[in-house]
Amino acid sequence: MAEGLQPQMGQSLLFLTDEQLRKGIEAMFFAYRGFTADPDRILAQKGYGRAHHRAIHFIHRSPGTTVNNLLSILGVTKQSLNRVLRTLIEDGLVASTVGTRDKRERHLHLTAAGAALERELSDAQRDRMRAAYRAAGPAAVAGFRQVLEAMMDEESRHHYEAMKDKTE
Amino acid sequence: MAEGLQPQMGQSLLFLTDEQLRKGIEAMFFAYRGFTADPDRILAQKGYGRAHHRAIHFIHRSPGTTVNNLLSILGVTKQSLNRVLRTLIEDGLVASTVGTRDKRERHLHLTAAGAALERELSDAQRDRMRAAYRAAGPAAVAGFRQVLEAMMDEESRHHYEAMKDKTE
DNA sequence: CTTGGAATGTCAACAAAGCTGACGTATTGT
DNA sequence: ACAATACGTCAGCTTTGTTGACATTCCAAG
Repeated sequence: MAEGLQPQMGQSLLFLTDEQLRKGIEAMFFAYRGFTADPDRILAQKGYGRAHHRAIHFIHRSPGTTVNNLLSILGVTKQSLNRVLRTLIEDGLVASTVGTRDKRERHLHLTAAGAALERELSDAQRDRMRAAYRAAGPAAVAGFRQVLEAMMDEESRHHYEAMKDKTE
Repeated sequence: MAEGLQPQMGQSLLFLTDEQLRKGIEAMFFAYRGFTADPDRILAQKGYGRAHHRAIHFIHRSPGTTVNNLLSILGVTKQSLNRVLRTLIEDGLVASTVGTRDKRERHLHLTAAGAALERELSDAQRDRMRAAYRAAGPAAVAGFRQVLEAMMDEESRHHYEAMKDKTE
């Protein structure tokens, strides 16, 4: 149906048809489910949810980060994050220490147990990612990252880039 | 740190390092937020949520689909879907008609109002997708789709492929 | 120095949307 | 006749988001 309707556009723009875009939208929907499926299973066993995973991931990524910083990365309200954080602290997976320079702040770290869970979750997620990357090949992976980066909000991209820099 | 640690692997496998995989994971997280941001804003104004969007999208995609089919595509329980579906039917966005061949089934269609909302939502989502596609280029888009497809669960891929076939 | 406002984090209560389990009804097919 | 299927619904629970109120801490203006 799309073919022939827009004869004025060159072959190079065919990837921008509504039909192609719709497929991309559905691919995002289905792929995101796969993306979260493995960690979700592990988390459910231990009585945690996706929100706990996100907190653990970014605390691992930025040890000593403050609640406020985590808030802006995760894009939720502090009350929502606090509930998750409280259970992680009670369960001994996360350590919260009063800031030295500014005593209002709390610095967050993973404990040994927290690091172990982080490892378990990210191993599972990476396994699937690795399989997908391997199946698609390096060129496809480069394109994958390019499109995802272009899809982010300005603020998300800012956080994403900032974390990229940490290890490059 | 990753450099030099695995000197036995060829240049071609560097994209499979844990660091590269972690970046891919974070890219998925941030990009998915952007992916849902625009429809979410529209939905919130009208008192709907993401669940309503998903139902509307797939009813639009497969007009006349049954509740059971929608259930297996969305991967939720019928109670959860029913809550959403009921409000959409009450609000006159979705029409539910008794099946002709099998009277137990209900065939779901968008009404004119439902189609209008679908258009509004998918226009917003497609705009962002189009901008990302245009910025990344056709080769990147092909890679993007390849990686996403490889990331899906078997069942999701099945649904995805089935819908792809409808217009190809 | 004090005091008032801004920033950080915590507690309480509520809403959206997922889940399980049980049950009723209509319809189909064996 | 009867078991299975498709759908709808009630009740109740969980996760994770929200807003509002409040305590603590810091800083800067008076």
